[in-house]
Amino acid sequence: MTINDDQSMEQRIIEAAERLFLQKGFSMTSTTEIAKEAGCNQALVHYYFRTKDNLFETIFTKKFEDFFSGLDFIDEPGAPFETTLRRLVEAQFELVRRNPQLPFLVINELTTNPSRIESLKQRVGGLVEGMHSRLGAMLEAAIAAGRIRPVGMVDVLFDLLSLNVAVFLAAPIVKPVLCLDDAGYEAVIEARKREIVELIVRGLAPDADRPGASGASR
Amino acid sequence: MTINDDQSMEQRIIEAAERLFLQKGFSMTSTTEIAKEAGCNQALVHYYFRTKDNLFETIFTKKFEDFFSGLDFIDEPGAPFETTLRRLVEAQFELVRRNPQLPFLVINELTTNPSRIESLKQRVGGLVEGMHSRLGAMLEAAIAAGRIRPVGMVDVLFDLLSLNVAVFLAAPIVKPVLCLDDAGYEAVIEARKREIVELIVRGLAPDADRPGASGASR
DNA sequence: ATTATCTATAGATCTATAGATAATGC
DNA sequence: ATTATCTATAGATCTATAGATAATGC
Repeated sequence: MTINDDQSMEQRIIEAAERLFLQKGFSMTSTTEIAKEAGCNQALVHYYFRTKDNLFETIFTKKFEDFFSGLDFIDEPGAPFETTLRRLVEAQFELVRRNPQLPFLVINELTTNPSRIESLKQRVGGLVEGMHSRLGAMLEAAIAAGRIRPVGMVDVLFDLLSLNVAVFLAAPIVKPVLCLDDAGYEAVIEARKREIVELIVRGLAPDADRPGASGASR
Repeated sequence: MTINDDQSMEQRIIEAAERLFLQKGFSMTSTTEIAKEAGCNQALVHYYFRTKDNLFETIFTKKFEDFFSGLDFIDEPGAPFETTLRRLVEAQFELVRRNPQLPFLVINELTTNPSRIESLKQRVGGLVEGMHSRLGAMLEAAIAAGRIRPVGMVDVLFDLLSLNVAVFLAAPIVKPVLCLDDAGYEAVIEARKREIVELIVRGLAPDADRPGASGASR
């Protein structure tokens, strides 16, 4: 009864590893450190997961799937398209906000160890496909109806994710440069959310002098 | 005369280290590897730079300064503001394009080792200040003249850098997912450049129904 | 008996330095 | 004589496993 026993040690190892991997990435985290954080012996980490790589892969794909299944692009038929787009951007922003360290981990790991992408592709490949077709259909319809300007799906995804992810990726740089504490950076995050929505909604709006244009038309 | 001798070994070590650090980050690169890539003995790396950290810091701050001094925000008095903005975004995009691996290194290093930011702040602090005030003045003027909508400087910087950096950060993820080779990804990069300019120019445009609005007015 | 946990350790790095040898500058 | 380069190695990790002991399930 030294530490809380309502969680299995295996679970505690997973959670400790998750924290550390998210903070520092794979290579900077040692199994010794994970064991210490979980409150057990280093050998136990290997007893449950055999290799550090196994443990990482388990956590990485789980986080990734969780995140991806949160990504969604749903057109609300009744509402004006600007509202739909606004909600969509906000929802994605909040999704990233709930996993603020994930972008760093993903970029870090896939840049330094490209082989990992294969196992990922197999597991989240399906999700990507589904999203792909739904967003594609939605975009096509919106463009045809003149509710947004003509733009490719890859570009829209890039626009959204670039803007939404960057605030969180940049935190370790911007916070000290602007001398902000956590609360101060929260304010920056809130401001970004508003600005990103604004930029996207205006930036994707159709030309004003085209038929069926100027947003709110259904 | 084994290998080309027109470069000092010290220089070759720096360049080898630069390549490797940019590819894999600090912790994943060993001095042994650097020596091998430079074509010398591992001890020589320490002879010239004493510690791996010294070598890294040398390279890191140099790259950072080079990059930052390239960042600039100049208003061309004669041209319509849309043109100025367009050129500005394109120039920044090309700057990142010339250093496509730098964003990864910066994020990776400052996230995992926050202490490094202090030495950076001292060295590039001045550049940041200068840029800050110039961009600030330019924005204020543009907003007052109704050439862009009211928006804070931090947000504009975030908008630009988020979009411009993301294409390069995402390369290791997007390339395999879309099954693209180098040439294929070059096409994506070019497309992004156009789309980013479009999104920014439209997204920062002032409201159409306000005095002095609709872009091209000087 | 099986499963969970620990101690101890082998083997592989990796950084940094000491000390030997080769090259260069005067 | 000084500077550049090498060989060799100490000391610190770190991962993974073997083997001992404790806890648990039947």
